[in-house]
Amino acid sequence: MRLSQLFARTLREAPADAEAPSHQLLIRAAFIRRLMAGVYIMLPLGFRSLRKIEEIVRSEMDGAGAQEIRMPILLPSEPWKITGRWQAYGNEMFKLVDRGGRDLGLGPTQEEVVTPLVAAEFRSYRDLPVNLYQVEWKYRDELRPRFGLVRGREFLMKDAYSFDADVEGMRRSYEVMVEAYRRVFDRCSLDYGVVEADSGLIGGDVNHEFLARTAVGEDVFVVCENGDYAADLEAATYQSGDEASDEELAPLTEVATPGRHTVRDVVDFLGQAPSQLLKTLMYRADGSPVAVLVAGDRDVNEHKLGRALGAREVRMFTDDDFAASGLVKGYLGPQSLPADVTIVADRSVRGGRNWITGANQVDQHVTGANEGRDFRVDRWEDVGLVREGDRCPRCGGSLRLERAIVVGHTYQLGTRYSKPLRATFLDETGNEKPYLMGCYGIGISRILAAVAEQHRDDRGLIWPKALAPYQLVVIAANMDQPEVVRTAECLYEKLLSQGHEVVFDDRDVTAGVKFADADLVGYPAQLVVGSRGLRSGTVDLKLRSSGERIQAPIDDAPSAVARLLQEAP
RNA sequence: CGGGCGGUGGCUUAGCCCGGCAAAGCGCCUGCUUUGGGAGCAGGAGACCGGCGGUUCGAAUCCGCCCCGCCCGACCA
Repeated sequence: MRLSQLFARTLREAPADAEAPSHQLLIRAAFIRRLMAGVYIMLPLGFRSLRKIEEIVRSEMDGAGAQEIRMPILLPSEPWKITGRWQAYGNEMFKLVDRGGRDLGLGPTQEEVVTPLVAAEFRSYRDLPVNLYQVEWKYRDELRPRFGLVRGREFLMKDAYSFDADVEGMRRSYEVMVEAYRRVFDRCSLDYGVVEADSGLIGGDVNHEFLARTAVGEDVFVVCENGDYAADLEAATYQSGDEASDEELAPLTEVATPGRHTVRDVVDFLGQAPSQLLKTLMYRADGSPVAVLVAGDRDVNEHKLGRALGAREVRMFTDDDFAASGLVKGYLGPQSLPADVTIVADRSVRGGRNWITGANQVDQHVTGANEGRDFRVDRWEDVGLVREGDRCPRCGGSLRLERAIVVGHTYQLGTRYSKPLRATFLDETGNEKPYLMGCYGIGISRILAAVAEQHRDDRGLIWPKALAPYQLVVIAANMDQPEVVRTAECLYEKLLSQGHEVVFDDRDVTAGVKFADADLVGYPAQLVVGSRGLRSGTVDLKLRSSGERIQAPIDDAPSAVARLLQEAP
C-alpha cells in the first residue's frame, strides 16, 4: 500500500473529546473515527488490526475444538422474555418494534439463540460436548460509553458457548477455554491477570475476568500486595477483624445533632472517627425491606448484598419508600426498626461496640448502641465494599485497588439458560436433562484499545507484530531526488513480493512528517531511504519498540529487515 | 440518571464576564522557495458561532428551553 493513497489522515493534535491515551492515539493515528457516543468507524488501519485480533481468536478457538457459527444480531424477544432477561437487561438492550408490532432486540449476547439451537439439533448425550462460537458485533445501550473503543455501545465480541452432559464435563470445557484465552492474550502481548468476578446479568456461579492492566480502565479490581489474591471489586472480599472489642458497654444515650445527617457531619460534631458510626442503609431486595449495617467509613457492595440475599434485584430506598415506611432518612438506626425489616450486618462490624447511630428522629442520634442489648442483627454477611488497605482474605496482606480493562470473561452457567428454555438432551438412562453450559466472551474491539493503552509512548503507538496493521513502512526521505524515490520504490516492491506487510510512504511531504507519522501509527519497523545513506550505498532501519537504529547496505536491506522484524516484539 | 465541564471553518482554540465588522495556529487549494525529525514566503477557499425561542436598535456574547459530547459515579466484553 502506498501512503499517498491510503485513507488515513493523521492528526497533529488530539481531538477535544478524547481523554484516554489509547483513544487519543487511535484517533490521531487514523485507526478510528467517532460516529456518536460509543460508536466508531473503523478506518483501514484500525480495521486491519482488528482483523488480526479476530484471526488470533479464531485460531485459538478452533484449536480448542470450538466451531464457528454466525448468529443474527436482530433477535426475537420471546426467548428473552422466558429467561427473564428482556426485563433484566432493561434499557441496556436496544429494543425495537417491527411493522407487525412484534418486539425485537439487538443482540447484547446470544445465550437465548444458541441454547434453543443446540437443543433442537443435539438431542443425545452422545452428541456432547459441543462448543459453538461466533465473532459478531454486539449492541448494548451502556449507561456510560467510555474511552473510545474501551466501552462502546457497539463492539466486536467473540462469544462461545459450551454444552456438556454433566458438571465435570462443564468444568473440563471451561478449563479448555481458559487455557485458550491465556494463549489469545499472550499472543496479543497483553499484560493481563485473571481474577474472580461477579457474574452480573449473565448469571451462573464460577466465573473469571481477564483484566488488562491500564492506568485508565472501565474496571476496578483488588490485588493483594503479596500476589496471592486478585478479584474484581464487585466480587472482592476482605478479612474482617472479628476480635471483639473489650470496651465496656456504655449506656444508650440520645444526643441532639441538629441539621447533621451525613456521617461526616455527625462524627465531626461529636468529635469521633467515622469508623465509630454505624451506618444504616435501607434497601429493597426483590421488594422486601432490608437494612444493611456497615461502619461509617465503609460502603456497601450491592452485588455482594444481592448474592448474600439470593435476590435478583437490589436497590436503595427511594424517598417514596421512606415516606411509606415512616423511617427518617439521614437519622436511621437499627434500634427501632420494624420487625418486617431484615437486618443484615457486614461481618466487619461484629466486634464493634458503643456505636453512634441514628435515633430515627430528625436531628437526633444515639451513642452507646450495642448489638444484642439495643438492636438485633438477623444475618451477618460479607457485604462491604473493599477499600484500599483492607486485609487480604488469603494472607492478611494489604489490598490495593487498581484499574483495568476487562478483555475477557468466562462463566460456568450450569443450567441458568437450559432450564428455563427447556433445553434438554437424553442421558444414558433415557432421562431428559438440561445441558450444563458455559459461556465465554472476548472483547475484540476492546483488545485493540487495551493494547494501544499498554503499548505506546509520547510519540505514538507501538504495535506488537501480531497486531500491527502493517509490519513495516518504507520511507522515501527526499521525494525531490529521483534516485531516492527509485531505490525506495524498488525496495518496497521487493519486500512486497517477499510477502512482507509493508507500506510505502511516497507522499510528497518532508521527511520529518513521515518520521512523525511512522512513529505515531506505530509500525514495528521503519526502513528509511534517503540521499544521505544513498551516498554510502546504505539505508537506515529503525525498530519502533526499542528505538534501535541500524544501517544496512541497499542490497542487503530486505534480509536486514527480516532479521530486525525477528527481533521485534 | 445524578454531579462536573464543554459545543465558535476539517482539527486545536481565542473572543463570551463587560452585547457593536467572527479571529489565530494547524490542515486544505495555488504559486515560489525548500527537503533526514511535524520547513518558509505570498495568495486563496472554508463558519447562518450546537438548535429553537426571548431580551435588545443590535446577540457568538445576556435569559429560557432543548440537543450533542467529554469526565466522575451507578451497569458491563
